[in-house]
Amino acid sequence: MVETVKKYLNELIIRTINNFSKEKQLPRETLSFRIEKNSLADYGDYNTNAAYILAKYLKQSPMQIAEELLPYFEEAKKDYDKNGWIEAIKISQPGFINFTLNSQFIFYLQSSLYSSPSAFWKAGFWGDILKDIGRKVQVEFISANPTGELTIGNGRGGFLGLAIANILSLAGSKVTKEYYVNDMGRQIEKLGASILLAQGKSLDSYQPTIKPEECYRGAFVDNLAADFKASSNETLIAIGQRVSQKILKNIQSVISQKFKIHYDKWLRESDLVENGYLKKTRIWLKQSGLTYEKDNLTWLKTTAFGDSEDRVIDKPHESGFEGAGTYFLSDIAYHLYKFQKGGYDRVIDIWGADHYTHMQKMLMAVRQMHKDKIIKPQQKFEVILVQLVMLVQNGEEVKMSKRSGNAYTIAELIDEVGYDAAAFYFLEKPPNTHFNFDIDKAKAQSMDNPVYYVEYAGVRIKSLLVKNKQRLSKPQWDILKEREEINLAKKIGEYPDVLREVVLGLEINHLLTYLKELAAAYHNFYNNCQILSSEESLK
RNA sequence: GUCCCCAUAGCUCAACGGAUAGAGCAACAGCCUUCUAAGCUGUGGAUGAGGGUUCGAUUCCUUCUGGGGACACCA
Repeated sequence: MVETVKKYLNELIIRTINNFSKEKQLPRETLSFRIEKNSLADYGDYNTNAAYILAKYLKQSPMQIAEELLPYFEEAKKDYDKNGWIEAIKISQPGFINFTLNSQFIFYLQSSLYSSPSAFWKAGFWGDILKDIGRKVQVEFISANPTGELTIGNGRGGFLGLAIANILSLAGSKVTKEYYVNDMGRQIEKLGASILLAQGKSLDSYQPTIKPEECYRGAFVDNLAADFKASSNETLIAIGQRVSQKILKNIQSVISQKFKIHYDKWLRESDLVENGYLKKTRIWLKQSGLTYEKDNLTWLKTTAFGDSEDRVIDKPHESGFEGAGTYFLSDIAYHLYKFQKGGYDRVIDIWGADHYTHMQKMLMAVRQMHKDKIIKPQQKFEVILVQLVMLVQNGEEVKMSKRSGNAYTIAELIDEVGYDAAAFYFLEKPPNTHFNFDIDKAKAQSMDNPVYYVEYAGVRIKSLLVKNKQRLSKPQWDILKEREEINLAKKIGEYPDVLREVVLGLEINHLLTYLKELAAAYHNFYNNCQILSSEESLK
């Protein structure tokens, strides 16, 4: 079965090179040539750099190799390409081999997609992909602390995590979406203290380890404080936990209502105490000989892995902190839990770029898990860091700070610019780039936002479908003649390859780029070709 | 100070080491008697600076300049 253009060409190239190598008595080696879509139509539709790869090996010029290769291509084509889907194979300076496709091929690809979509996705196209992308995958994203509202920054990780989870499950992985809730520790105590401060109370009687100037401020905290009554003898932690539960409910409703994300699992840090994983992790690390005591603290020898300093994982157990350990320790426990209990063969975490050092430490920890064979070798761990988003308003940067409480929330943003526009805007850029989110432009729904360009194409298609009540049961691909029609068809023909590459590389922004190109091809086509008035070419 | 990310058109962003660096917006010139103007067609406009590797560099290495971020017994 032929699923994608590149796969089809790939087979032809392999056959050609094999024949070539045999006659030239070259050792059989797998060559990592590429197949690329051509940027300029003059050269044909696709190209390969196979001649360059061979040239390096044979120490001849690529152009010379390409010329030598050409008869082998023609020979292989006779045998392989019986339908004549490859119209022409040509060489161009300085050594590219170009393929021009017969439109029939594109039509064939589409009709196989069109006539039986589910079979198309399940067939060989995805079948061999699962071992690369993981059968059982966990994507953990957002995981913001329940001490404030979700910010614009969470928007980037949120939409990216959702898109990655969706696309992996489309490709056949069993995907679990998870949110990790930090419901213990100093952040929670800080929240409790903040509430009391907002109520104008003194912290003196609580003996807090938090200074007032570290506490959260602003309307958000004031609102929570307004209808909160601390009972006597309630600790700061207890107050914080009670308030954080309320905040978590709020976060959950934003996530389901605004983000439209349905998490499979919400795991709390305190769950790791209850299920014993924190304890288990302590024991494991101690047995590994990677810990030592100093200054009344327990340290992990991360310097053994190249870290600049060892890290604290445990501190004296203060009241209210029993079993908590540091964030590093509980996160190691969490990941051990993911791999052992969850049994995932791929864990993807999406974190803000401020977690860079934490990421390095966690990679070390998982490496040690592999080394000690407490998780399986095939269980993989990866982190995608998303760079922070800079919020711009009135041409100026808006500082986003949870503590001062003037953060623009993601819920407000989604309401203002619309769900699709927000998702598009975030996903359009690769995660490791910095970008400015200009509130004014997004609010004004100006044409700076390419989502309208793409959506308008969708609107046009829809309106045609509504107006054209009669649907053809079977599309007739072979009657397209106009340049715009064929361009559009070829663009559609790229889709399986694009999707495959996005699935493998998790580069969601490439999918968005493709969408923009597809929309352009459609607008172009729509503008030039009458559809409803033509009888046969209904589509 | 150490480490990470980034630098491309007036603006926001693309470009798995490949050919003439692409889109959208903005500017300019055209196209609404049509399923169609949230669109189409055309024009002008760019790789921060210097070295290196390569047949070939926006992409890899290196130095510099300029932005952002991280360097906790917070998460």
